[in-house]
Amino acid sequence: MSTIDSALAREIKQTKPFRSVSEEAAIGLMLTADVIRRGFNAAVESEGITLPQYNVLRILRGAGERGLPTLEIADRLVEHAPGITRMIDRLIAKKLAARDRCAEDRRIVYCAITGEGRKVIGRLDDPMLHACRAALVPLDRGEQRTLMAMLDAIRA
Amino acid sequence: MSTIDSALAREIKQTKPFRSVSEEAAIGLMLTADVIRRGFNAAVESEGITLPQYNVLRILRGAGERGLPTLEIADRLVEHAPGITRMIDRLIAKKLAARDRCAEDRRIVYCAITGEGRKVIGRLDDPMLHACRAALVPLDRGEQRTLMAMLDAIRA
DNA sequence: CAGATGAACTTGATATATTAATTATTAATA
DNA sequence: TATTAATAATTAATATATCAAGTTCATCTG
Repeated sequence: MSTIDSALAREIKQTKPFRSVSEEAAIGLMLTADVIRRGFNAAVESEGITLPQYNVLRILRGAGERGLPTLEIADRLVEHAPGITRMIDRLIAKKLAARDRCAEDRRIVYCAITGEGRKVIGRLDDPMLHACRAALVPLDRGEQRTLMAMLDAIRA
Repeated sequence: MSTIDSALAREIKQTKPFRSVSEEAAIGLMLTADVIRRGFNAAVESEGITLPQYNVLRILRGAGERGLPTLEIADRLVEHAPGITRMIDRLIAKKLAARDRCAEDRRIVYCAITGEGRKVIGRLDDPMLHACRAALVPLDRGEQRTLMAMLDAIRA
């Protein structure tokens, strides 16, 4: 039952053993997420955008023609508004997104994806799916479902 | 077997279903890691440091009296050198770390934790362990081991 | 032993994350 | 209706991540 000499402990060259299974699992979770993030980053950089930018574009693609208010995008990304404002700035600079102030309530600014933006993320659909599959190859379908259930439980 | 209406899909207000279990598991992994990261951040902020700063201090505490060369720290964090240099700058500004250029090979800079730094992370040992346990409460011990094994497999 | 090579950092520039403080508008209320 | 409160965004400030370039120093080669 000891966690003194786990694969993870060696991986991060830890001198002291983990004090509990929970600690090891929590750290393993973050390291694994980083590995997957790197794979995603590698996939999107071929189109000259970053992963957060890709995530924003995907949300905008899933929205209607008019797009979404800035804060609604922030909500869906579980992120803070200031970051979104500047990310949209950069997407606009690349002509991948556009802003449109709402006439009925002038506090609101709708952000929408452009045709060019649709093309860019369209070209990334397959590479991104492939990156997910490549990352999870070590687990069979049933294990992947078990993993998902456990992750859902942690977040619940 | 469909992933059309999973908890995750609702959680991120996704309009289209996931195209594969892998995609859903990979995204779930990153969201879950974020949840845990927030818990860790909340724990360390009571001592006025950030999570990356905490990680560096922990590595330095695990090293000998002399500390570690800058790049060795970067290696253990799976991080890039530039970030470490500047992070050490800030830890030194807070008097939690110190630098010492090696006399034998003047390219090398040893970074070490100070007494004050030891006190700070010492006060965080229990809160951090508690954060791990709180995050993983939904899973029993056996499930946590299963999760760890799957994460190890993905990173391998 | 002079010059090339490589190692160990450091610096600069851009993108992101996060908190706090501001601006512009709209809604509520005294 | 004149204020005040609440919304929706943006701006400012600090920390981090990452890539590219530059610096200092050690070592290897001819």
